[in-house]
Amino acid sequence: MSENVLMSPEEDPGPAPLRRPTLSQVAEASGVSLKTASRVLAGEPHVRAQTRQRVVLQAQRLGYQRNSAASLLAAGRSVDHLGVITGDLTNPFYAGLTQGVEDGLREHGLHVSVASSAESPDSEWTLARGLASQRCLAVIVVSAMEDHSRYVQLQQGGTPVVFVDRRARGLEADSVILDNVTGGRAAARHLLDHGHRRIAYVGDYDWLPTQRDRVIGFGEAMEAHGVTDWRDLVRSGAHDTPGARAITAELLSLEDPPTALVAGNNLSALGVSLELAAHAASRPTPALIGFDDVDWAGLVGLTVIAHDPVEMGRHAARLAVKRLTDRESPAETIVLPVTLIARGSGERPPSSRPQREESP
Amino acid sequence: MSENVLMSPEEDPGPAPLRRPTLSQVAEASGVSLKTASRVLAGEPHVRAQTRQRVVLQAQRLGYQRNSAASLLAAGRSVDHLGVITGDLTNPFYAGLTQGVEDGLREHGLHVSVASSAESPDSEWTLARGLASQRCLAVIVVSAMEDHSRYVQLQQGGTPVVFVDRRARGLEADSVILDNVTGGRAAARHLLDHGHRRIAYVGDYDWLPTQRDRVIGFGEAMEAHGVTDWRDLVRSGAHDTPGARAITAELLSLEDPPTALVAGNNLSALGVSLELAAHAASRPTPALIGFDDVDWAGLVGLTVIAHDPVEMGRHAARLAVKRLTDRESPAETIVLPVTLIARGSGERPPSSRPQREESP
DNA sequence: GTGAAAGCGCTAACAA
DNA sequence: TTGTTAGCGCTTTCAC
Repeated sequence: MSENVLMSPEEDPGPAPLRRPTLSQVAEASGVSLKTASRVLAGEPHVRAQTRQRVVLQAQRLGYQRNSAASLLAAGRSVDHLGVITGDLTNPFYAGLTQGVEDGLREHGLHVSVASSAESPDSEWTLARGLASQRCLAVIVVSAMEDHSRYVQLQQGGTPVVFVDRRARGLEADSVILDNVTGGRAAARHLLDHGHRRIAYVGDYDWLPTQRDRVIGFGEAMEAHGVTDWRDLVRSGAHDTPGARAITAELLSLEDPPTALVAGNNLSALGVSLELAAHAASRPTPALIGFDDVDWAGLVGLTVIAHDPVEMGRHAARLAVKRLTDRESPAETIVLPVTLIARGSGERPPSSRPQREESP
Repeated sequence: MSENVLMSPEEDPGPAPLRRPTLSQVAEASGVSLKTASRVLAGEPHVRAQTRQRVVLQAQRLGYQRNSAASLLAAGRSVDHLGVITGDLTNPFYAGLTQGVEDGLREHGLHVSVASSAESPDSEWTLARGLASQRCLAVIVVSAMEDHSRYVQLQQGGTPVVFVDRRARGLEADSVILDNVTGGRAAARHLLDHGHRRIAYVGDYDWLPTQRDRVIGFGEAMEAHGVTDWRDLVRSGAHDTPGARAITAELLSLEDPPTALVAGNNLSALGVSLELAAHAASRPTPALIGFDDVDWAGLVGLTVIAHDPVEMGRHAARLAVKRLTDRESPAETIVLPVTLIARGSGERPPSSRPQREESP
């Protein structure tokens, strides 16, 4: 494990191991006792202005930085961070989740340390271990792994793990997930009810449990309505906007293209929308239902399967905090509801004409 | 300062001060030495499986949690977090910024601890002090204060502060900001070039330097084109979508309404767009330029003054890291460029007809 | 594979 | 207002 700071690689550490200056060095340099220096640099009162100034000056000169670990230890407090691992805060879903965790932790005086895995199981594991190894009381993770049995290592080391959005598999651990099956079913039903039969599903990565569950619900509803060849129009791998766009283009170019689409997540909803907009001039616009209530949904009239990422984060925080004091009770799984919000795009009938009347 | 954890308020601490179990207690309970327990719970090798199991069991039974502060201290490492204070991660701009900071810090083995001020100077200060008082090596803040002289306290305590998006005022400190004046000027010019004269500015809070600078640039361009009454159409206070919507409605109801609008930030761009869409049926759609390159801009053809929040975060991280080793050099201010991206909404001429031909 | 001793750098009590 | 003395709970030698 590397010293966490800051010697440029080209610069030789030199003879002196270049330890950071300590409080006692500052104290010595300023000709005061350790305690006085401590008082000054901890912002405590009861120090003569003159003395204070002298200490501040020396601290600056030496480039002093408080060793927070020592400070916390001596003060009898513990580190008060929980780690949150998501794909990338650039995705509003993850950002909302993280905000929710922070909200939920604040009342307990706990803080959140963020880390992005970029959906790589390897980075995720590195981050999780790094967070757990010291630094964090618990880890909350949107996992990119299919199996979570390795996480038992963290649990054994005394670090509780809470899985969000994607439930724990191969491990006894708390989870907060969405009711994805119901969501998929609701989307399909809604479109079926509006007369569609050829409904495509533009899905996320195949290995994602969220993706799988949504497709399961989707399929159930299709079968229930007597549509048996629904699998032909199910696609996966669209985790981002360009990916979804490409898949949509492929679907629209089919001989018998879908009259409706379901987008598997927030980013793919944008990709599908973009592609539909590009095609709007030349053909009837298919109906569309997205997952996640994106902020622009109201603007373009996007019907969505909505849920509340912030709320999800709050739940995760709650579970994590609970687990901090109670390691015994069995793992809990919270399933959050989803709601269909109709805004127009999901109510277009199969024969729908393009939005803009530019067709011949 | 409160013990940071977790006795439900109703539960009496009881006679025993209820200190968390320590490693030596676990060791004793499992009949091994302190060191062996340490090895097990730190995941080190060289422990017989049987012994390991015994320790893990006792740790679980006692509800042991590692004291990370002690662990870090003994290992000679320091806490490796920088604090990032923004308004709220729910705002994609702040989320992007935070992601950028994380990116920039990763290569240094540093981590980010997030905190949301909800744009309240009081919360911000509480958070900043909490972060700095121990826990964090430096603080990166999108400040909701007009004056930052209080932050000198953190600096003196050895915690560098970097200001992002809103530059340090009343304090010598590093800052990363956008070229807001140029941005405002570019927006106005672009609209003027497309024949507009009555251009409204739907701005953020009045006290925000970003807001002020954007309006300054905006005004300069207007004056340069001989429009002197531009102030009549400048509004402020639209920090969120509903606020922007209300202001837009007010502007559109004017006797001589604007033929073009500039939205002061990402959220207000959405608000303005929503209101324009609602009015599209009844009157010509004004031109619109937004600040911030929102993800849905491509979908609705929104012309924007773009910049890169992630990049901004990276710069902030760089400055903070630099300041960790070099407290001496003068404060630095990085001004990041903005770019106008034309997508249609900003190129509508003053006489533009509504998008959807539903008018009588 | 396991253990004993010696601190890590700081703050809390107390004393002066 | 300032200084002295003990640790905080853990990891690190180095011995066994």
